[in-house]
Amino acid sequence: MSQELPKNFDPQAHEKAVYQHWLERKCFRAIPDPGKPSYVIMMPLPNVTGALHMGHAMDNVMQDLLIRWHRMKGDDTLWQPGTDHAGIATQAVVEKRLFELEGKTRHDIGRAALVERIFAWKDEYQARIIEQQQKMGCSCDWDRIRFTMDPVCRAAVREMFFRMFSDGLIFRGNRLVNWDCHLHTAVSDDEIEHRTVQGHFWHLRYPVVEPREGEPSHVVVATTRPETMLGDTAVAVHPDPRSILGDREPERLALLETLVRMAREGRKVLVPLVEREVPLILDEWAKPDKGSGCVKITPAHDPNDYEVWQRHREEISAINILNTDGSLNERAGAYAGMDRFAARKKVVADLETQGFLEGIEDREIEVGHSDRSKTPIEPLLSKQWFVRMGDIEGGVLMGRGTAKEHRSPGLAQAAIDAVAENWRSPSGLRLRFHPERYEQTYVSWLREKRDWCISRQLWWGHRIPIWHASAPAEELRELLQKLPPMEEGRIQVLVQDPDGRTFDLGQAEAALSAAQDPVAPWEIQACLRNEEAERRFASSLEALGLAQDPDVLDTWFSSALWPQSTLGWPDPEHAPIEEGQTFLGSIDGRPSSLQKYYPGSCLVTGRDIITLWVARMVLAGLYNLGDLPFTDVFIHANILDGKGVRMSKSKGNGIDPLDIIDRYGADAMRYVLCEMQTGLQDIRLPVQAITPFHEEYVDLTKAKPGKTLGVYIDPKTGKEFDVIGTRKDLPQAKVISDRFEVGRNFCNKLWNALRFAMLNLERCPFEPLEVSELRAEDRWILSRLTAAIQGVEQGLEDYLPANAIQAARDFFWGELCDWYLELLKPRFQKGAEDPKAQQVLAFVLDQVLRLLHPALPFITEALYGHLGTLVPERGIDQPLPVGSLLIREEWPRPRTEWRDEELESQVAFVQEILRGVRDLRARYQVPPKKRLPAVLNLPGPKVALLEGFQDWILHLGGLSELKIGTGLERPELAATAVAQDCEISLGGVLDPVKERERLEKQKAKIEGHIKSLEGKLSNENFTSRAPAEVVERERARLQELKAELALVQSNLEVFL
RNA sequence: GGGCGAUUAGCUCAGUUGGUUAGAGCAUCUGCUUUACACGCAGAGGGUCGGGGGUUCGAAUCCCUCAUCGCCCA
Repeated sequence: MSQELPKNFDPQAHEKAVYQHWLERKCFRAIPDPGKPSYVIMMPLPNVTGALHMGHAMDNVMQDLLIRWHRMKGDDTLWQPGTDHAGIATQAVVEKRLFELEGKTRHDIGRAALVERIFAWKDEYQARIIEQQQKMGCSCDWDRIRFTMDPVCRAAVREMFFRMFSDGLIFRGNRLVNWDCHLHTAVSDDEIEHRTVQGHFWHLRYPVVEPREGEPSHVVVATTRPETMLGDTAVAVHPDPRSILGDREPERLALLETLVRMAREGRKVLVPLVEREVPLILDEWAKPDKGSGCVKITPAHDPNDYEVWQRHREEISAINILNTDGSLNERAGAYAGMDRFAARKKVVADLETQGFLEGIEDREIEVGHSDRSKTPIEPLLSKQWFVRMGDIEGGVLMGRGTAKEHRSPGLAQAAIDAVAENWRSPSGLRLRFHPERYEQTYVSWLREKRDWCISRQLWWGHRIPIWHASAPAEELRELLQKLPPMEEGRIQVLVQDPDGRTFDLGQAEAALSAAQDPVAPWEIQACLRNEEAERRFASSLEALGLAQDPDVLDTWFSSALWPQSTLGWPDPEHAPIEEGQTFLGSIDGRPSSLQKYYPGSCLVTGRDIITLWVARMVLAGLYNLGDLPFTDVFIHANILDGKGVRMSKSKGNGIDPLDIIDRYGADAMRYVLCEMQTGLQDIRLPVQAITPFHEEYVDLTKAKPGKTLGVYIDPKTGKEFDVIGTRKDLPQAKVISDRFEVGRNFCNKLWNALRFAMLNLERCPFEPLEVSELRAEDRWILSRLTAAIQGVEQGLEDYLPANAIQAARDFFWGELCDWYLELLKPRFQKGAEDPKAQQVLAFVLDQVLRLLHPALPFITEALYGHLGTLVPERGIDQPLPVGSLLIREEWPRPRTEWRDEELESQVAFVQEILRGVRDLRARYQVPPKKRLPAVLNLPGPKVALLEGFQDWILHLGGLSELKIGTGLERPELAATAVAQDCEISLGGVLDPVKERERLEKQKAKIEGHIKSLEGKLSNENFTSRAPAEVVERERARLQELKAELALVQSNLEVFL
């Protein structure tokens, strides 16, 4: 015995060393190889707000699975790791902590100091995230790790901004945005969660100014946010109420038609409290059948009203009554300075005392809340930067300056086209989602083509590279004269008129001269292309009174660039890298990283990120490089907690994968994550906590939550404990889940299969074997291995890891361990030298380790080392190329010529017979060691078949002797069972009562089956309409069952 | 309000284009220190596929409808 493995697999004993070994040998490194096809996965960059949870573990494991598989298939693989600065989220946690610990706000410490603190936070969490990923076994190329704010990414952000600005795709506009009053920033539509809350519907009375005879004295409007009435600039009524109401409600119709007439006459109503006269206008937003039929219009604070304003720019204006902190501004008159919610109460009270309140109705309302601050969002009119998503005249030039240059109607349309059946990128690629249904989510969102608000009023992020100033036309004209001489391609200057139209420098002069209004502000905007341009021009711009925009870009603007910025775009040759990092340019005839790894292959992520990120990466890639960033989008399931709530950093219900790894091992966790990945959308993961207080587990779905996120109350002691590691002041609890036991058990089984081999594979040199000359069980296991390889491959190709792991498990456990290893035992007995058996076993195990490696990298790598030491040369007909590290080995190839379906069905028959024997033994409680005589009676032609499997049946059935034939006499006191047309008689165990019971049961079962089949076959509709082969199959089946029944019947007669 | 998904054994999930009496793992029960593995072996029991309706010779599978749960969008 050369090497004996410990009895149980201990993950802790191997994981660290194995990973270290891979790192030292640079196994994860991507060096562009022009001779190999590339396979590229861009990691969905985790944000540095906090540590990873099981949802991220799923994401990372799926990527590692694919990347290891492709690496073994011989592809030139790149898995690009990195982290995201996550503007709002990260700034918010750091600000929150600053306030909690020091009682300070960001304004107290200033921009530079805040950014410094956020960097410190980022460093801490980035390190933690990398540690987590490495412990999971992630094989990404760490030498290329990037952060969205590092110099390479920064350069890409500026370049895309400059290009889009120059192409008129980025503009500054006065738009209604979703304002987070707590964080003082605009947030995108995607960063809002809608909650249903109990609210009210207030009905307000607005007096008609100088009502005439037959006219109402007032109109009634309703609102859920009464304080917004201070910003009302109109009351709208539907232009044609009859078209909606018809002949219903004649009174209402009469009133509305009166109002329509009044609106046409330019009549006004009075907004109470602020005493403002506003026009009655006609707009279809007012629904004649809802409420009073009239609506108040507050363009600056409601998206629908904003649209109304856009349609009535000549008649009405917009009044902003909010400050950025959510208090009311001077336009709110007496309510200025009050918080919006306080103002709401006061407005309602004042309206009531002054008789303007018609009534209050309770109702459920949907309120948008900021994802980040959890406070209600206020629609607010403000100046923001946007990316134009819709189609533009003349289209957009995609991939400017590349060989893939082409035109697309607009950015959103380009991304929509990418999934169209017939669309191909210039290099022949098309985008596909897996599962396919997610394509819908992607397309339906893009189809709205809503402009993308990219400015954020934050300090953490990429500063907007625009210097601007505003001045009346004449003044601006003078300023333009003083601009420094512009160098083409380094600076782009645009002029925007008071209505938002933009002009380049060539057109500006004429436009300015034609300006009508001498005081209305025009704006000059200068975009500096890169940091060098900034050094050269910023100070002279500033001397002229231009100032850099204080805002930063939406995080998704930089993450949209991830598949290109990380490869050095726009200039891989000069991309700055850090010490020890991989050079991104071309070298020694090798292509640059950008040339080699763009377009990439697969993006692996959750469905919530499809609109936020996938769509934007696609359009950014098409715009800058004229091609897709990836061809496949693999959407995996989200992990929910035990209550069905998605795990997230901000909800504090995330489980640290390291807890699971500590307890069950990384491979066990990975096994179960793969098994869970069935194409489903959500996975519930009930977990229990090991409390620090006692031995019992606490079910977190039932435990009461504590005061802060991730804290629970121990039901036994009433004390708080923390499960996510953010409360250093509380005792920590580790989290476990019995769902991972399956994975641990599997690893242990694998370990022991190799352990068994270790005990039996000494001195086993390679000899070329002729498969046809091998014993039946050897040919059978090779045939099944072939099927298993195909099954695993298919599962991976279909993005169904659960199918892949199932195929591997069924083969390894259900066939190799349960049958083949058992059959080998007699062949490995002392004195029974069987080198062929050894060679087949070593080969099959080798293949199993390879097949399982992408899913279970640590244990397979460790075992591969052991196997290699013991049997350095492995193969059947020819030696396999064998190296020292499994991670770099060749992926198994199915040898279809080894597949023998006839043999497989024979074995299936033998297995059925053996199950019959074992069933009898179990029912009669025959001790395993007691050997019994058996007789198998079956039709002549099959006798020879079974004779070839005599050894199997003898050994696996625990038999002392075996007779196979037709019409053989049964042994004394024989119990019988029937498998197909084979009668099994087991000697020396008979118990007539039990025996009869058992046979009766089997008889009933067969009869039931026969009855249903006969019914079916006597139905003419079936025999005439069903396909002939189906009918034929049913007929044959009926014959078999009848024969089986006859056998059972004849056995039963003995007891009657 | 619109879209997507789920509802199958006590639990977690499979179930290919409708075609044998619906499968797996875990859990349960019975028996086992069988020449790796009790994180194991052998065997057994257990579901009529959320409700209702329809199409079909035939429905877990297709259609309609209702219910419950989750997510996304408005």
